Amino acid sequence: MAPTIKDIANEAGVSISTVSLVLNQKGYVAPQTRSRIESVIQKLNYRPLHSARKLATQQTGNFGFIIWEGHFSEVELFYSQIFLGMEYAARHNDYYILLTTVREEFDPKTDLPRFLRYRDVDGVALAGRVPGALIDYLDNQHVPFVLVDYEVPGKNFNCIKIDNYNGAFQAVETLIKTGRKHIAFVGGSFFHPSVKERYRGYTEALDKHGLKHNRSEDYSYCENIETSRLIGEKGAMRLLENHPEIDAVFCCNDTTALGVISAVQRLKKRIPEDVAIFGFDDIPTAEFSSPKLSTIRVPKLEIGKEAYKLLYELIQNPRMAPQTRMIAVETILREST
Amino acid sequence: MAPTIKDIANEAGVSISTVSLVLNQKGYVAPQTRSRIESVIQKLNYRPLHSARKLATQQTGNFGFIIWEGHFSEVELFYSQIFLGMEYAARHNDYYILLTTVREEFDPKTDLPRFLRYRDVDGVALAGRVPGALIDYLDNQHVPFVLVDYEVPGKNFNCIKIDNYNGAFQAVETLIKTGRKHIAFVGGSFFHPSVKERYRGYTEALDKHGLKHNRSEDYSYCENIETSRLIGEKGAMRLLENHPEIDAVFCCNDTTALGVISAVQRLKKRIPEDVAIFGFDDIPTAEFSSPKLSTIRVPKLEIGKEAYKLLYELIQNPRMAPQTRMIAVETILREST
DNA sequence: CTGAAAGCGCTTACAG
DNA sequence: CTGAAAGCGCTTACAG
Repeated sequence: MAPTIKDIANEAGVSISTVSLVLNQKGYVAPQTRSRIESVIQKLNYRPLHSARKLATQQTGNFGFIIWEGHFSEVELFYSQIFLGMEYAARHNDYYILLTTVREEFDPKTDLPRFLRYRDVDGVALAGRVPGALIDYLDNQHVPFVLVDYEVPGKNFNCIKIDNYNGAFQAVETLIKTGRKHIAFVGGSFFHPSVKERYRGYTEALDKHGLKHNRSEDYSYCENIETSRLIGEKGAMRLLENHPEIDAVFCCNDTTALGVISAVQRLKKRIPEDVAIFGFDDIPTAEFSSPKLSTIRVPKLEIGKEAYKLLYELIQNPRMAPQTRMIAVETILREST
Repeated sequence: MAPTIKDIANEAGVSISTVSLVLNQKGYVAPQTRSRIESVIQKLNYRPLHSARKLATQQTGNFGFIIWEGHFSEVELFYSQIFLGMEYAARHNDYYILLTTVREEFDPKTDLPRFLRYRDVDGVALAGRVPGALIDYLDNQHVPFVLVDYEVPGKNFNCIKIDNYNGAFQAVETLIKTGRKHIAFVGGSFFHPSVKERYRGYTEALDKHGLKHNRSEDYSYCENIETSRLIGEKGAMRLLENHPEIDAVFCCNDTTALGVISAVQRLKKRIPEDVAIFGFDDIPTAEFSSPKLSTIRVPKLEIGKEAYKLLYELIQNPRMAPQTRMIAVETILREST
């Protein structure tokens, strides 16, 4: 059997209270007592039992990580890297991150993740677009939560945001500076605020550089569904066939951009000579496509870490005002521009 | 504050023992008492507190899921789907699956996942190739564990295996039946037993159909590193340039096959007219490549579920003899053959 | 600076 | 069929 705090106390000739104090670095313990206890802990390789500690402190030591099923199973990995970032951060304070998925048609009565049903988390990170009913539930039940790469218009929730606007702006400006005059946009679901912001960055960069004519609706292709390669292909086909003068495409993300690449290749246009292509996210595949994709790097691990930190601060200080943290992005130039 | 078992007992006019009995469906409780208690539970929306229950039962209610960092961050998703399968299964008995990664250079002294350090799991699933030192540790410490898509030669551990041999055999036989006479093999790391088995299926199918001449070393390309598109590209280039008669390539997995596709296309050969290509795994991308990839489907979710079930049985019955469960695969014909 | 005691919210023999 | 009591392994005021 694994040793308990009692074994340590006996072996060190002190009470369990004192052992607990050194374990938690609280109160004052005489230096020699402390070091004696510490060496016994070492010797017996003692670790406090999580569930006992949790029961006593009335904390769970867990954070939930909830993601829409479709996002988790996506072909390209993005949110799983964000999870990994949280997991890395959690290692340092021995928190556990419980990852689970929810379906699109979410009903709190029947679909509540079990760690919420059993109030088995101290807080929750919501990755990407999640059901509104879930957010409402957390809000009503006063479960601390942070939205990651998502937001609810008009609501002031804790969130970690990607600097979509500036990223898009930079990307388009880069295209303009290399002489592109006819820059199109291909995108997916406007349900997702990120896509909206990226579109805004696109249009404002055009405005700034006097390329207003690019802003005609003819230069944009969007479908109100989850982004995919297919949208990229269809969009590029449509745009380039109707407007052969287009010499660059800014895509709402890399997945879409990969679709655009295949379409452009099928149309026998050269990349980047005839058409430059810019993505967003820097998913791993972006580096392996041919040509390799220029894109805006979103630091996924860092986002996860930041989500963890915010959540942790939140439970230390429950009355903290909701805040938004913006994560900076970085331009990555490869072969497609 | 959330209600406790005491609140339920008071409200129902019984002792907490009785409430506990109905909660756990144990012993005999008079039907009317039971239903009274149940309705109070309903009414107060009571949920037993995990950590209290865990402390009392001396179980953790957690399983660990350990995967090599590189596998988790792989471009193509495979193991994360296996995780999802476990998570699905775990929902039904309120187990939690704690996902974490380990580095290649693993040292139990310093790199032990925290849930092992704190003995905070009842068992562990190891996905794919994991450090030998980790397996040894679990074995020595008598932590119940199951290997998923991995095995240790000469050791009789619990494992969930994919039927690699038969899958490969079927794939190659399919190629032969459609008239292919010169079938090459492209593969990666032989460290992984799965690759070995797939290779064996390949050679034995050739033997059975009297295509022994295919078995010359000239028809195989392998590198002892993690599989990747790059290996596929290099392999296909090498093989097809030296042996223009090759009319089919069986790849050790889809990732490799995607590389083979680009190489074949670069060589201006038609798929499947000139060269048929067969993959293995059925990763999501296989369906989106062009041409779409024929492959052997590995049921990832089912593997995860089976891993969960085996682990669960293991902790119910700790003296169970180690066993191997083989998961059947399925041939998926698409455009590349 | 340290210990005795109560308490966290459950489960589980054991009586009756 | 039900309840009183002990116990799981910790933490945390409170005395001293």
